[in-house]
Amino acid sequence: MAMGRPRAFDADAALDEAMEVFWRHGYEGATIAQLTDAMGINPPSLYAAFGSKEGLLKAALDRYSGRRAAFMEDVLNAPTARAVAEKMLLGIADTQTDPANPPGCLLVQGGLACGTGSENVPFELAARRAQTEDQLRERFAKAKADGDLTATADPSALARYLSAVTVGMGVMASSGADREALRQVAVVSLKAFDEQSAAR
Amino acid sequence: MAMGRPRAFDADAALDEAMEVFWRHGYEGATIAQLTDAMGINPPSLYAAFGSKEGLLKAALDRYSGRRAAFMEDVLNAPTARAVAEKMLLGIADTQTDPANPPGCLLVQGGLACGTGSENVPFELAARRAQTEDQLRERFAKAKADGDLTATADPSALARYLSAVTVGMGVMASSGADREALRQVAVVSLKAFDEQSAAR
DNA sequence: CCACATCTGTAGTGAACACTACATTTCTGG
DNA sequence: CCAGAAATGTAGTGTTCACTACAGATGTGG
Repeated sequence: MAMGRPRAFDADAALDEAMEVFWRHGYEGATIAQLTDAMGINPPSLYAAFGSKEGLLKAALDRYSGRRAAFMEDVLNAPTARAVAEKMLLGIADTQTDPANPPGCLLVQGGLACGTGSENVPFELAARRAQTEDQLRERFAKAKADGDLTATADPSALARYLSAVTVGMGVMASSGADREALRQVAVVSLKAFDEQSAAR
Repeated sequence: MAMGRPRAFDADAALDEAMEVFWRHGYEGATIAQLTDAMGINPPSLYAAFGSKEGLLKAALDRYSGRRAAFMEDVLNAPTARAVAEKMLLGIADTQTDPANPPGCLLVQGGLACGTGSENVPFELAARRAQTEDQLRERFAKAKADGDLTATADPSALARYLSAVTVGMGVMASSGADREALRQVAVVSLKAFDEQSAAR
């Protein structure tokens, strides 16, 4: 029953380009013209494949999450809560200043506040940031059960704290902070873990 | 030689309303129609008084800084580096969840990434965030000279760290974190100061 | 009270926006 | 090899955007 003309572009490669545009200009600052230009396609192809500008963003966010999955797995597999935090913060310092990408974090740069009609976008980004925080919370709860964190430690507060620091680092990166500056922030942040980590 | 018809609206009150619109929707998400509506004036009055949308933003930012000046002075006058950090972080937790304002910080919500033609906006916001960081750096340098911080402490890194945490808290507030959650972040953050504060 | 400077409201301006109609092309199943 | 299904390129669509021309209103200095 006929399958139709096949897509002439690589959707994943196109998404990578779209991701970069959203990353650099934010959701509202990115225009369809910029996106189609970067993706090397025409508007009808974009809409046929992704439905809308917001659909394209979500697809780009999925791809962003995919890229990060390996990193997060590595982080969460670190042996102690303190090691988790260290891997997370120093890793973030590096990735957010990786010259291969726009500086900062797409989940922050994408848009914290949007105009009428795009109110979903900040929600969507916040939900995805919350996923990372949840992973950290669970990891720290386990660390507490393991006796790796002291009995008075609050896994939820620690996860929130780590999440806040990483977001803050992302904003600093996007406004020009270099890798060394972010590493300094990471090093200071880690001191907050010393007290509640079990002696080793 | 004739002074012309006097302005019929209170520029400061109008700026407060404009500030709120920018705060809630970001620079690009805020439309002139929303701004004039909130300010209770018509576009020609806006342009006569502030020159452009970007000029209006700068005026609103000036007013925002003014509002914060008293708070920052209080923070910087705290007796020790640790007390400065505590006042800063707990104060920020409160102001960023003050129901009288949109959640978060205008200097972050205003726009981290913007479209072509508004590239100045992120720069402008970053420059104003850097002012606070500079104030903190100077205050911590003084604390080190006073012997209030240990000889190995790095005032610049501490200021950057505090700046990163406050920005992170602002983003969390804007995505729905309540006051108690931000205070938890503040409390954890403060632990990073313990080690490098002189015993008392 | 008059000349003039400035503000105000109405009603637009051109440009840029997200999105799409349509004719054409390129494939697959039978 | 043909009928149908889906993607493509061209060239728009209506809407919304930041911004403004203009005429009338309202004040001050002389």
